[in-house]
Amino acid sequence: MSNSKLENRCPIDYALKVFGDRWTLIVLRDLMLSGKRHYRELMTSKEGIATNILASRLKKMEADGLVIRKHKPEDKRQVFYELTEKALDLVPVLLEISRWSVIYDQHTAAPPELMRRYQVEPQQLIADLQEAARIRQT
Amino acid sequence: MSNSKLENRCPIDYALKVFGDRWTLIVLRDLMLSGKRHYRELMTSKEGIATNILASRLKKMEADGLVIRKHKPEDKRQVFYELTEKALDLVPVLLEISRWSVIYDQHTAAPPELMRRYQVEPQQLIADLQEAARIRQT
DNA sequence: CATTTCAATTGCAAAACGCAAGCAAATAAG
DNA sequence: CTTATTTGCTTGCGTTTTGCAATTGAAATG
Repeated sequence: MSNSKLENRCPIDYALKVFGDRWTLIVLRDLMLSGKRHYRELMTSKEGIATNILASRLKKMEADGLVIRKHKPEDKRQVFYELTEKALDLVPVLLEISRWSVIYDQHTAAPPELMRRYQVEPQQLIADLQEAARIRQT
Repeated sequence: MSNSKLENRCPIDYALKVFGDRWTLIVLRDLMLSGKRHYRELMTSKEGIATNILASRLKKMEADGLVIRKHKPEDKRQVFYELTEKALDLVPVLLEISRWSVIYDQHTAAPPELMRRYQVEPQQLIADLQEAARIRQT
């Protein structure tokens, strides 16, 4: 009884709980579109994420099923973060957000070719970006 | 000189600055999809936003050009918040986020007919939702 | 003119954040 | 074999943001 808080949740509400903070989408962007996979690489985003925040976000993202934490066999110090299909399926969301930002913020710059392809053949672009991310992590 | 911080910003980064927090998208959802327009209506969202947070978010949203604060002529106490085109153009983002949440969270419920239409004729649905929101605020 | 409604503001404790320093395990260098 | 370096974090601590409750002021209502 009384699991009313868990039922009939609004989709926006769930999404906000998963990536509705200042940093999770930045990390996802770097993993999905910039091809980063290691902790040290994620530390170098120009937005300047703090090391403790990055660590806590990666833990939460793993708990939320967005990434899988794995060790490199040939160097056991190194960790890499693999994207799940749940995370890769956020590519359309990232692209829609990008489309909006490019329109309404004059300072925003996205690769023009990317945005042009998104207008012309969005489905193919999404598939290509997801496939590229999948290949990178094998 | 030295406005390098403002130039060539990443689109994800800009979007996060505008609506990358726990509450702004909730407020936008209520204004855009639930037809709310008054402060007291926005207070009743089931997520339970605190009154000081709502006030600060509405101020920031006005500063960011998402809403316009207006007084009701027939009752000067009352305020209503009108959505700008910049805000209405986030309808596709909200729908993409909803599509994702419905797939990956078993507890999430969205109007099934809405999601079905989004699959079948996304452009028409977007236009209809934006038009409905525009009509409401006149 | 007293009460209620509306849209907030204020005060305060708790949580989250940002920065710098520190740390253990593994590898590389001497 | 010993020391240094790299990697992926954790810890401490001061600052900022949040959440909650109480309060306010202007305007409408009884």
